[in-house]
Amino acid sequence: MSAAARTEPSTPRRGRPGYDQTAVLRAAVDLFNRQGYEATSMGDLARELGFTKSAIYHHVPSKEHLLRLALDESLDELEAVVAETGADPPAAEGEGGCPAYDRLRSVVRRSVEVLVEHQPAVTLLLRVRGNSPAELRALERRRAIDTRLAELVRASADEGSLREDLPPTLVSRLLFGMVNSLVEWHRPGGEVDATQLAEAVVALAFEGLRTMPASTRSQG
Amino acid sequence: MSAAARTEPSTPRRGRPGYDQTAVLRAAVDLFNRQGYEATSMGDLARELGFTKSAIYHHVPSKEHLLRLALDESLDELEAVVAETGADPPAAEGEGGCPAYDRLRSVVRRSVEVLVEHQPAVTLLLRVRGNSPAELRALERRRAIDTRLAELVRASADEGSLREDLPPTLVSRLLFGMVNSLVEWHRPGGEVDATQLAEAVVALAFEGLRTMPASTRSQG
DNA sequence: CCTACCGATCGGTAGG
DNA sequence: CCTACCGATCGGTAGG
Repeated sequence: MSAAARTEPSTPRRGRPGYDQTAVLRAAVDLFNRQGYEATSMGDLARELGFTKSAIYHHVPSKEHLLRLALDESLDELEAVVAETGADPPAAEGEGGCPAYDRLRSVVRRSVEVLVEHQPAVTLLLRVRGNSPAELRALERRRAIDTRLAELVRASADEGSLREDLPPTLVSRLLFGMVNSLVEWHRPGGEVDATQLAEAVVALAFEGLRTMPASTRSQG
Repeated sequence: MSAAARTEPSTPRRGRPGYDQTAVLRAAVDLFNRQGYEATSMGDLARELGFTKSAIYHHVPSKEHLLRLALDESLDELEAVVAETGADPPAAEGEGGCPAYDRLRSVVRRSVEVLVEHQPAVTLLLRVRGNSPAELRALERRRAIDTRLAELVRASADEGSLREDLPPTLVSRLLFGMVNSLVEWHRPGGEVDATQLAEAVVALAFEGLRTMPASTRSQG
């Protein structure tokens, strides 16, 4: 995606076999998530990769660059979800698109899938505190996404599709707080199917966890 | 509570007026939450408090001790919730206590109240990665609490009070993931009433967010 | 509560 | 002269 990430197909002898920037990034994000970004030294990362600290700088210009790559990955994915499901203004309610309620369900479903498929990168994003320009930029992009999601919840409430006894802002925060909490326990490895997990989250969020009073079920 | 926390009433000239260990702890937890524990230096904390780095060590033996105090506070509170609402084995279903379903609702409600009232300490707890013995001990205590909560969810499901199309373990994780996400946005300052917020979370979790199909309402 | 420091380790880079 | 690394060490700063 970025210029630094490309590998030349014509020069396959670049770097130790099996170690390109992507491999370093994957190992780094893994360590950052296990220990925290600040608590992870480049020495830790070098040990994990099996070569020296200096060798890392052949593949990547800085520690912060690794963080930036991971944050961009997760933000690109999440922004795509918001865009494709029409949380964007263009697909306003009543226009060409579906009702806000259906779009909200789609956003939740797709968000879960992104969180599962990009779990390491998204985990890092959700823990960013704003300690550097890169982190501050990520926080801004994330805030923009959250705002779009909150607007979609509000639109659904205005339609009358959502319960009216709770403020939409609160509902939005709790809903996506539940979705985001996935990264705390979900581990990559095909244990659970992403689509199936997404269906479960949607069902729980929209219908609640108590026994169903014989009403409408989802189209699972 | 701990020996290090007591202040001698007979020596009022200890430290600068208005700055005891509790004040240092409060400022430290605040900074840890804003910047992350590892990213916060004792120098940062000194600047925040308005005196030198070394002066901090008059009030507290180490940076890690500040973390330990905060983690203990949050864990004590959360363990009390689990104990008082009978997620403990003693108050098994059908015995002297209420049904598991009611106890689960109480645990959720009380958890929200604890998260609101001890937000800084609980926030720190939820971000611990296990980078030191103190953090590992906290993770163990937290895991024990999570296990109790999962058992209570399972007991509710066994009663038939909860929907049966979702595994209790998943329900437990998502439910308390939503509850815990409160610390990400709730800021102390009386803006929202804790009891009111707890009712909202319980309602959303148990009844879902779509328009109610004219069924049972909570006793709000 | 400060000045003056310590052993150790940080992220990053030198020459070869 | 290059790529792909290594052993050693840089200037600064961490917790104490």
